[in-house]
Amino acid sequence: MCKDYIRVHILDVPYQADWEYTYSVPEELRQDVEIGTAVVVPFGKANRKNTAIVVATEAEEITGAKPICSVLSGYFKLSQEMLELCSFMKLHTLCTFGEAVKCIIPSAIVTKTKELFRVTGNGRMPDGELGYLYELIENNPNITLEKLKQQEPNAQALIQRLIRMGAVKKETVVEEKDKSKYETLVSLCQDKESVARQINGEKSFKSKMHVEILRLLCEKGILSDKEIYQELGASKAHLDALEKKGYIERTKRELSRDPYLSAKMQKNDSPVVLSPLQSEAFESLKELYYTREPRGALLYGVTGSGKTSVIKKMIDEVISDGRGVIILVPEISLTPQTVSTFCGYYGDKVAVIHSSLSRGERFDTYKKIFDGEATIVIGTRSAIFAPVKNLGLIVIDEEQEHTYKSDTNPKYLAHDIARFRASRSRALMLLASATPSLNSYFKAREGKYALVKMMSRYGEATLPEVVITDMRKEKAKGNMSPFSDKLAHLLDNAFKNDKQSILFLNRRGYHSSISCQSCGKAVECPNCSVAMTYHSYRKIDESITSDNAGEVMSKSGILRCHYCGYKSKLPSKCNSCGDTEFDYVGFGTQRVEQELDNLFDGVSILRLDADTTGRKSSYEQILGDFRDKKAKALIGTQMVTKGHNFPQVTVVGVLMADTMLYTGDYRASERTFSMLTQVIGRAGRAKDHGVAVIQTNSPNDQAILLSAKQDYDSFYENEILIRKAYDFPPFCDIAMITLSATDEALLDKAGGELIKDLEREINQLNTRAIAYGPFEAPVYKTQGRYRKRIIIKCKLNNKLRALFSQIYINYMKKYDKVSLSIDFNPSST
DNA sequence: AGCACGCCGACT
DNA sequence: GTCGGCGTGCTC
Repeated sequence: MCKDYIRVHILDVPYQADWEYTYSVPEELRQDVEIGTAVVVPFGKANRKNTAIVVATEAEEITGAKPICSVLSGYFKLSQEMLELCSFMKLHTLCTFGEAVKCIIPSAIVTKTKELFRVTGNGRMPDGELGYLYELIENNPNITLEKLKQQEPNAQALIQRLIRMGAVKKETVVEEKDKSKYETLVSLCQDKESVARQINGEKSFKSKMHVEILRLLCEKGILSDKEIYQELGASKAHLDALEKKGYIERTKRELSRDPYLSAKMQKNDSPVVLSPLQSEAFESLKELYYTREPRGALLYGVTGSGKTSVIKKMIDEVISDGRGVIILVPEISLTPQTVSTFCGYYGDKVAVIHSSLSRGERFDTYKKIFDGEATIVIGTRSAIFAPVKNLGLIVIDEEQEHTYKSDTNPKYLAHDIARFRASRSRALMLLASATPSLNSYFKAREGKYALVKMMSRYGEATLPEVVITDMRKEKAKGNMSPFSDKLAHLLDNAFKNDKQSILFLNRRGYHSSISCQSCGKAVECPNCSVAMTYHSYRKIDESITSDNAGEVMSKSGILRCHYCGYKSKLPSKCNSCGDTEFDYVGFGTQRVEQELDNLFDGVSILRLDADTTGRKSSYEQILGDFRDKKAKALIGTQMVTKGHNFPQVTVVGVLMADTMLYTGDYRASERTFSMLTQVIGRAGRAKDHGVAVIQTNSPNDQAILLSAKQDYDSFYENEILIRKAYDFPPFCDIAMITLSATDEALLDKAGGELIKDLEREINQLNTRAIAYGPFEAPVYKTQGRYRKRIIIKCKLNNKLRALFSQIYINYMKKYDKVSLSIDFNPSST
């Protein structure tokens, strides 16, 4: 119920026009309008119909307020908490209210408005192209502008003319879709015994199929129509006939599409048993939870300490307390066993959310959670918005992973949304990691989060031996292969003893790049300012050695840009100096596969990277094959480092530990440390003594040395001092403004102006903030667009946010050819 | 974003 | 004179 005026946020408005609008409500609609409901409103000069969300049910009367058109019902009502979350996101990520709403409710629910055209029958009949269009509209009452454009490329302009003439009018239709899926259930409507007697000869049936169907129904009781069609080869006509004769009845039932049904079938409800150390951690968390205050906790447990068991026990506790749980994982496809563990353990109460759900699946899942059927939600970043009832616990597993930061609008960090929701629901936010992000650990040390440590390993898990090899020395010795002598020796041993090994490097392809022998210039992508990567598509059995690689490979294979996907053949001569000889530098996963094959004649190898996992589910298949010992070696990029457990793996090799160190990001050390710690952990799961080999050109780097000792605390102490000295997060925030345009000169002009504006405004605000730039983005040119950046180090507050918001609006208006994006604390710089 | 208004150049 | 280009400004 609402008063005569309401305040709304319109969903599809650009940022410059995104604020609360006042509308009047006709008497007869007032009882349907509540806070959080969706309404259709006329907007703009043309009174285009737009969906809007009611944010206040009373407002001051204003002159010229338009009346709302209608009220949308369904799963559209946003709670007060969710409305506030939208405003929070608008403020903190500079997105529109509508963009925030779309994070919270699946797009399948958001009703679409469609523009249709009708002939008015007024005025004279148009002729020529106008007449053709007029006829199209007259004969196709449901035709959209897109369809008209297919028939007549100039439709947009022509229709404008028809409308001005008064021959055609525009009509807006709101589609309210029921996205639920139904199945038809078939059951007998006479009693079973009587039907059984009839089909057994008491009555003669003309159709054999009818008898079959009735027999099946007698046996199974109730079946879906699909099952009958499948089982007996029957058709709809058979069922129609039987229904008409009064034997069966058909009922519709809502179907829940559940992609994780199979995991839930493998039930595993053996209770969680905790070690003394785990119990201690659990008791601390339990105590925090029962304060029933909004709390944040960091569960910091070394690899192998059994954090998952503690988390499971916590979830049990919260569920038995009658509240709901959200569990975030970095990436569903990288953690299939985590997901199936939870599904198996909690069965139907679990809903799984991730990015590759179809629209329908997303809707079903949302509904299941909204209705309170699912009380445990497990999923990636976006699952933080799940409409869980009475939320009691939010778990962010592997909380340091960069996947928790969204890189498209709204550019939120899951932790921030989690904190907001935890504070509104008086829930516990639990961050878990073996290598917490510096930000989170800093907050824990400051006392903003409770710190729960698990410092010793559970069961027989031991730390592997770690060997660091200096690749500069290997090179000096004349070893040009990707493997140091030490690693080659260890691999040989492992293969001979029928053990497995994992090799990790973070570059796919063959060589990383090729460069001109005389001038040294790398072959670059014409669209992007990056070196292209060499990919070989030849069969592995052809013998390529380090010596003849150049000759053999120039005959086949291609260069590929990893940013835009541009492909090209190997050039015959250098673009800048014309020399025809090229050097092949670095190595990628493909080259390593090749070299390994040469070195250990015919050893079985699996490769896991973006090239081999292109097809859906091939990722799990490759890992499954490796687990089943179908190969002795697994070569891969980042993907192999995530929490998989391969008990047969005794050797783990990190081929180029430096590549992450020199990315120019202030978190390079943090990431290298975290990545190495995870990889080394892979070797420590074995009962046999495991060895991890780290190959590097910087064997004295602190991140590398400390990860070898799995010494997070020392790493933290070192790194936090550096952050403080150079004023980086967590001691400040970073705002990154990216400008891009196809016109380089225009980009320079906008960038120069923007930095001056920023400096002037910052001065007036009298807050601590420094703007740097504009400078070229790490990849200056992608897909024909140039990109420049401005970085502002500051302590974010609402005044500064307002400033950024204003700048954003001003520059979007002023330079419509330059696109602008602002990212607070971006995940990569 | 759309869509208006409004003020200049090339046409019936 | 008018049709139509796209610069500027507003959206309850």
